[in-house]
Amino acid sequence: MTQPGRYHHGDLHAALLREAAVLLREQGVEGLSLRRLAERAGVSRTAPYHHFTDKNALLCALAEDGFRRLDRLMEEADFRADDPEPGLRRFVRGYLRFACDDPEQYELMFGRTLWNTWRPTESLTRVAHGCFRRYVDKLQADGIGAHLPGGTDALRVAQASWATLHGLCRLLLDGIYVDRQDMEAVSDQAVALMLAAVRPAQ
Amino acid sequence: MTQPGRYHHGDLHAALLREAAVLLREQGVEGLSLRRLAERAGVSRTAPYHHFTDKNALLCALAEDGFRRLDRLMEEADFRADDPEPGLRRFVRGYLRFACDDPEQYELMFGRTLWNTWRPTESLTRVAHGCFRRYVDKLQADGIGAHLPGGTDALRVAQASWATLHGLCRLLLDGIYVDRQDMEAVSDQAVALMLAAVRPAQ
DNA sequence: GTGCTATGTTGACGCTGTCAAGATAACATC
DNA sequence: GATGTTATCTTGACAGCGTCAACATAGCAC
Repeated sequence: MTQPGRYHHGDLHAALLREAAVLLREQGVEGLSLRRLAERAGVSRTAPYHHFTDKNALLCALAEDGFRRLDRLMEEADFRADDPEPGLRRFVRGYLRFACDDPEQYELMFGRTLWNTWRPTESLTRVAHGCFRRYVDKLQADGIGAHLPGGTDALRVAQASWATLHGLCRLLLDGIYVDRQDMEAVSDQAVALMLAAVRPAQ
Repeated sequence: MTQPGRYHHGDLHAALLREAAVLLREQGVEGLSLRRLAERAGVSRTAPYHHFTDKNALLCALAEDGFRRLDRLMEEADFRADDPEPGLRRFVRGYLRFACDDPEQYELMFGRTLWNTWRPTESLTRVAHGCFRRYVDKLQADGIGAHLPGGTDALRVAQASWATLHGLCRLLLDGIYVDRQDMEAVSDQAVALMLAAVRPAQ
């Protein structure tokens, strides 16, 4: 594929996504232009429009890939009922590693750009919500739900704890109030926070 | 000021900031262009460059205003040592209201755009950090620090709890995993989470 | 009044996303 | 094998953007 002399690229769709992921990682979403992308793929400016209706559509596809990877992380999570701490700790570390490994993709996945300024694809919405639902289910199925103080909804715990995790990543990645070297310590603190909500009187 | 016939605007600096705040609120940072800003102020495209070195500088000034308002909220916070719950609850509500009142400004304040893609002004950094420092001090001075379980640093609690709050706002504003109508409930859940960290065995 | 400085102007450049119209290749059907 | 349809890729064009350079005007100090 990608032979220089050919009129048809062969697999431009995949090539664009691949190249876009690289560009996103290296330069951020600000540096990701369709024109540059096309140039890198050795194709004219408007060729991408035959594979993605929009720049928005392409970004959504990128974010969707991210959520699929995150979903795999969710699958591996294991919050055992008798002692959820080690599993939770592992999960938190994994989540932070995921975010820190490719900050620009994480930003794209959860940023305002896609979800508010532009419109998320139906497909993206489905995958992203599925990812969260799996988290809620995991929390409940693994028995944490049973340990919750009376009247506490597992959904609420999921939302609040995800918020903690998410906020931690944002502050960390943007370097606002949490330094990279504090990561370990703050991560432990977050785990403690989440655990406290799950077993309030242990 | 702003008389149509005058060559000199009179107070363009302030007018630009004022107009920018409106535009940011209504259209988001994507809709905030220097050219449109200038047009709204009744002035030519490049006039703003005599008052702000950059678009970045203008955005930083906007964010700085936001942090100054947030700092005032911090001042009013009152985490009394004997029972921190009502004060904390009030603070959380206030924070959420602040973020929801002008989501675009909140995004600008804490978003990747300013802190990573571009460079934050020294002035912005100072104000933003001061805001957080006040939070840490409040936590400590109001006596919560004394209640912390042994070895827990007030700074860590501040970071983790701010992360919770911040993540909550992001999820809420972007409408990803938290709906607007869940706000109340999730906010309470967050308060419980934070309280659990402060008095683990009550 | 003279000159300096702050402020505002037009012109231009390269970049962007996106549409319209035309060219080319692949593929299905006769 | 010829023909027509469709997918893919092309160039040309447009409006918008941030920003630099060069120039115009006003205000203010001397």
